[in-house]
Amino acid sequence: MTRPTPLALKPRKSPSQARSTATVEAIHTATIQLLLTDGVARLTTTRVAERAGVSVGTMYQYYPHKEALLFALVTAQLEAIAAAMENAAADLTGRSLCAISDGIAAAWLDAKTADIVGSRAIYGIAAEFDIVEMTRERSVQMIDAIETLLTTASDAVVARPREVAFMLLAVMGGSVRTVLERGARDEELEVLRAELPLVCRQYLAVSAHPLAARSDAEELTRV
Amino acid sequence: MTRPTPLALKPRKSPSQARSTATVEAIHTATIQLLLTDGVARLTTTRVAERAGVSVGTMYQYYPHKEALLFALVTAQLEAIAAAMENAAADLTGRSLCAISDGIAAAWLDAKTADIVGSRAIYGIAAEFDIVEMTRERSVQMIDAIETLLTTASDAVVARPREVAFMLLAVMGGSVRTVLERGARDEELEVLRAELPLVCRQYLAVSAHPLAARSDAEELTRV
DNA sequence: TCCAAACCTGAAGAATAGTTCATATTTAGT
DNA sequence: ACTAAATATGAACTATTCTTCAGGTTTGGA
Repeated sequence: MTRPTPLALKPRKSPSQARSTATVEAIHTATIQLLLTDGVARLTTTRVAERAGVSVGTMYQYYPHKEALLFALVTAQLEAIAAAMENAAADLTGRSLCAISDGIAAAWLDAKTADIVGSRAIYGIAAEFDIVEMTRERSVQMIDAIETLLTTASDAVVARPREVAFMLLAVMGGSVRTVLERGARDEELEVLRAELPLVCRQYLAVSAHPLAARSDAEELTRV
Repeated sequence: MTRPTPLALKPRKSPSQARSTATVEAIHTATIQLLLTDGVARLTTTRVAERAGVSVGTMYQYYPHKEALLFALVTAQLEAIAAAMENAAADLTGRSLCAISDGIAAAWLDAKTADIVGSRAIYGIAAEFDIVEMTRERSVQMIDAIETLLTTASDAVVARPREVAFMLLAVMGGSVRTVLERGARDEELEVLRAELPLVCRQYLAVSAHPLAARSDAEELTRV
C-alpha cells in the first residue's frame, strides 16, 4: 500500500498544558472507539471531534490530517508491544529453552491482551499506507531481540535463530490477530492462551539441539 | 465492525452474455490492482471503472454499491480457500498424523499462494463491515472439516480435536497473512514454506496420543 | 433481416469529507 | 491584576465521492 504522496505523518505539535493533554487523549480514545464500532470507512475527522467532545479545528492543531492521527495511534501501540517484548527478552536471557519459549509466548499474549480494545482497533488500519512500513521496522527490531535471546538458551543451541525468531513472531502475531479480529471471544482467547505456548515450545524444541547430554529423542528431525 | 445499516451486499444481477462476463472480470481485477497499489482509502468507484476501462454506470449495473463489490471479491476468495481445504481434508482422511499435518499445511500454503495478488488485496479490506461475519462462517466450515479429519488419523488420537483444529487454522492463517501483508517477499515465503509444516507437525504431535504402541517419548507433556 | 433484451455510457446532482482561519477563551507566569 | 502564549471554536470553502438515469449500442435468436 504505497501512497503517491508520502506526506508528513508527524504530529503538528505536542500538547504542553494539562488541558491540551486531556484533549489529545480524548481524541485518541474517540478514534479507537469509532474505529471499533463503525470501522475505518466511517471514520471522519468530524465524527472523531464530535465523539471526543472537541471541535474539528482542535484536532488539526495537533495532527496535519487524519492519516497522521492514525499513524500516531499505531505507532504508540507498536512501540508498547516492542518494548514489552524487549523487556521480556532481557528477563529471559540465559534461561532454558522452555522457559524462553513460555516467557515469549506469555509476554506476547499479555502485551496484546492488555489493551484489547486498542489492539483490535489498530488491526483495522494496519494495512493502510505507510503503516506497513513502520510495522516492518518494529518487527525487525523484535526479531533481533528474539534472535539474540535464542542464542543464549542455557540448555540448547537453536539451529537457525533468525529464521526461527521470524517464524515465532509470525505465528504468535498471526494467531493472536486472528482471534482478536474475530471479536476476541473469551472461549477463543482461552484456547489461544492454552495452545499458543505449546505451539511455540514444540517448534523451538525441534529447531534446537540439546546442549548438555540429554536422552530425549527428538520425535521429528529436520529434513 | 458493524454497520448501522446492514444494507444488501448481494450483486444486482449476474452477467449472462460474454461481453458482460468480461466486463465484470475486468472490474474485479481492476479493483484488486487498485487495492494493492493505492490501498482501500483511495479506492473509488470512478477509479475502478476507469482502470477497468468501463463506465461508472456499468459497475452499478452489477453491484448496488462499492461495498457489494468488495464483498463479492472477498467471498470468491474465501470460497476458493475453503473448497481447497475441504478437498485436502477429503484426500487426507485416514492417513497418518504426519501426513495429515503436512498435507494441511501444504494445502493452505498452496491455496493462499496460488493467487498472491488477490490474497494480499483482500487482507486490506478483510477488517471491514460484515466481511468479518462471513469470514467467521467460512472459518467454522473449515474448522469442522479439519476437526473430523483429525479424528480419522490412522496412528494417533487427537485429544481435543476442535480446539486443535481451531488453533491450527489460527496459526496457519495468521502466519501466512503476516508474511503476505508485509509484501510477500520471496525469502520470507521460503522460510514460511520450510517452517510452517514443522510448526504444525510438532503441535499435532503433542496434542495426540499414539494409537499403535510406539516408543517415541513425548518430549513435552501437556500441563 | 429485425427486434427485444442485454448491455453500456457519462454528464449531473446530492451528499459528504477534509481542511482552514479569523476570532474567542483559557492558562501560566509576573 | 495583567498579558502573552497556548488552546479551542466552528462556519465556510473546496474537492471528492457516490449514485442515478435517460438515452445510445450491441447481442442473440426468430
